[in-house]
Amino acid sequence: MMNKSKKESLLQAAKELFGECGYVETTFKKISDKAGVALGLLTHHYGNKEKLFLACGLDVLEHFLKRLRQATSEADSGFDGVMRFCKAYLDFSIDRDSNWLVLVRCSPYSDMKTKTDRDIMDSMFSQVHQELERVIARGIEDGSLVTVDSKSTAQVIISLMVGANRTRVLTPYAMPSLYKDVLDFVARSIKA
Amino acid sequence: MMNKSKKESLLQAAKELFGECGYVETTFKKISDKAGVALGLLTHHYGNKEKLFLACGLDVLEHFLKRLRQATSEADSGFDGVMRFCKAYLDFSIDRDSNWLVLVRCSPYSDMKTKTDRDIMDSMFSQVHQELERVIARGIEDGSLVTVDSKSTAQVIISLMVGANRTRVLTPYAMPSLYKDVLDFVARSIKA
Amino acid sequence: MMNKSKKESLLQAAKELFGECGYVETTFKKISDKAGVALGLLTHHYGNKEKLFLACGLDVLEHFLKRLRQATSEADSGFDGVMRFCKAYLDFSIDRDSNWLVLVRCSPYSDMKTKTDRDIMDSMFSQVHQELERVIARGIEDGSLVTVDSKSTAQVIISLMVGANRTRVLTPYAMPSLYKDVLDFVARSIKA
Amino acid sequence: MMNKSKKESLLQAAKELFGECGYVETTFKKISDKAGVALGLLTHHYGNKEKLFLACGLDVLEHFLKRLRQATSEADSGFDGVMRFCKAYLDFSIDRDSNWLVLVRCSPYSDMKTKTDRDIMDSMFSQVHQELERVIARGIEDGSLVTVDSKSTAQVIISLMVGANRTRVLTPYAMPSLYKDVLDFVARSIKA
DNA sequence: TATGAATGAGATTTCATTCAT
DNA sequence: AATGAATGAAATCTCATTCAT
Repeated sequence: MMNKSKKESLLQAAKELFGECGYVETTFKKISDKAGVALGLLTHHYGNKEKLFLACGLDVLEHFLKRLRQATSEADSGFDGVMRFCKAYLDFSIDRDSNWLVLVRCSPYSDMKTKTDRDIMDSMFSQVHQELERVIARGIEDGSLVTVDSKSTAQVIISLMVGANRTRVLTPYAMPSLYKDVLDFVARSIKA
Repeated sequence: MMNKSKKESLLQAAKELFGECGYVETTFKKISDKAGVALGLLTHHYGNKEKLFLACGLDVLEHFLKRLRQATSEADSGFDGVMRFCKAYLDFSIDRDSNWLVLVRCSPYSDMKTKTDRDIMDSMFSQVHQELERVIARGIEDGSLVTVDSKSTAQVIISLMVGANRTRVLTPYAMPSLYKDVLDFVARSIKA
Repeated sequence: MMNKSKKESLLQAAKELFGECGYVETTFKKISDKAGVALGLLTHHYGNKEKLFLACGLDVLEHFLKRLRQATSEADSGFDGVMRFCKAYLDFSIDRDSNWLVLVRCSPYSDMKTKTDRDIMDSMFSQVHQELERVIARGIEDGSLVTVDSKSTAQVIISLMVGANRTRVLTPYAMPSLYKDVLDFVARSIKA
Repeated sequence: MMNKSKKESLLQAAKELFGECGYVETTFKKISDKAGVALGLLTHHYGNKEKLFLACGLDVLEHFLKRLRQATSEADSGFDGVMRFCKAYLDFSIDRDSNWLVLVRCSPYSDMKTKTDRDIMDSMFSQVHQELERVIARGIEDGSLVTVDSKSTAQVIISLMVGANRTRVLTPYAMPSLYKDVLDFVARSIKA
């Protein structure tokens, strides 16, 4: 059983801190202290703060995509796939171990100004859309969904996921039933 | 014909810069340069950066609320009111003169860390929710809407507004039909 | 009698330190300590280290040019003008109060890598050449000099000034008679 | 056919980089990258950066001296020797393969601050002077030169070489005929 | 000999805020 | 109300050098 490498410690500490404190409030010192490594190792391994931030976001996104794909793979109809997708999305966002907040702050929907190769994040994130488009297309084919454009409907549903998630994890006034209500809202709108 | 006062110039410049560049990238120097006034006037009039940021956000929010209220007041049914609310929300967000982006970065849905009296913004923003709850309640009463809980449905719909808006103004991949699709999506889900 | 302003103190301290320690070894801290002002005032007034360096060099260059022009203006022949020019050049370089070394490190003949608007320094320095070209041209006309091309001869003589000066102020082995020998060398080469 | 040893690759890369970028801008990483060897080999073989810099300079100086000595050895008079010396000096400085710039930045005439055993460089460089003194002495003896002090005249002529060379390789405004003009200037000044 | 991860002191630069005028 | 010089804490990033492998 190997210990985590210092590079990995750094990434883990960064994910937690970027998520909790945001980009600006997270400093090199905080990260290296938390990871228990030297300050300079950060640039040695990751180049600069922005690149580390991106690495954190992509790491979370990778796990996120895995979870979404697993969820849709278990669906027995297009409609079921959409619902599983939405549930998996929302569940992942409140999983304590997922470091979801980093992705919130780093995703294309964030209001942060990044000079970062935002393109990389954009193109990776588009896979989330593709996954949903796929199940919507299936649902239209198998008759479990109303007839809509799959691409634009995916964009609407993901917009709702984004907004609901932000309501829950960022605002102080989300109702306990929010995620359930959201699923009902989606179901009513697209069920055949 | 009075010229704008220096205090007002400052607020206007700040709204534009906070919106365009974000909180961190917007500096006192940039603001005072753009406004064409002395640096020191900023703290003199607004206390500190956070307070100015809040003032910008509240200023936009005020106009936003006015627009929403006018929209709902013209409705001839609850359902119509909801649709008018949503349309007004989305229209305002792409109005060139509304300085919407400041509010995006300052609202409870922002991923920024603020020490600011976030409470003030939260409580002001809750009026947006109340406005929507009101028309939903009316729609349930007048039979134009499905029977749902007005408070939680308002939260879902506003979540969708938030997400759709972010898709449009922050990401590079929003489809041209997004706002229209969103309205259709809402209508399908709640129309009686 | 006003005291020197903080901006002026900064420039004076910088001239001394850049001259004595070189660009790299001169730090913001050393400069602000020596000038007795706050660290941040440096960028406030001069933008950045490079610009301050340039300001130092140009300040010395300005005094240098004044001295050269005065020297040539007193000449009673072209040949005399050239000799006065050379003497003034060399004298200025060992004047304790001239902060000559900054200019050595900042001039077009320096081996430092500068991103600085080197162009500004180059074009200012070309005035030194022009001044010498003028007296050479006069000497050819009045018959006190051999017939040569004034522009290229100026370049040769200034090359000799540059080299002799570096020998004197940078190397440990300059002979005491160097400057005198240089003047003799020039006289032999160009006297009619 | 042996390949260059890693130690030699390192020296070659260092000569090019120190010459092109200067001492400060040249980093261990750049050197090891360019040489295609491990970072740690640098200190392993050369101790530290300063020592490597000196090694580079001395390597170039060695070739330089060889060239100068060959040039003077072919002279058929003292005057001819001086002219050959000067020509060889200037030619070497624009030989693409000589890595001359390292020596410019490392020589006693450089404006860099070095903690390096500057003494070593100084004493090696004095051999350049000695070589010129020798031919000047010969020229006085054989009557091909004016009667001057050989040591101090050597210093003047080398000053001119230094300055002319810097004009050519460091400034943007050297005239094409500069090196030729310099040789003429010297000839006029010392020919018997 | 060879590698490159690891260290941490130190440099430059930014900028909100203060304050004398 | 208005100005902008002045402050200094804090952040990011660099890089020679060390050292375990």
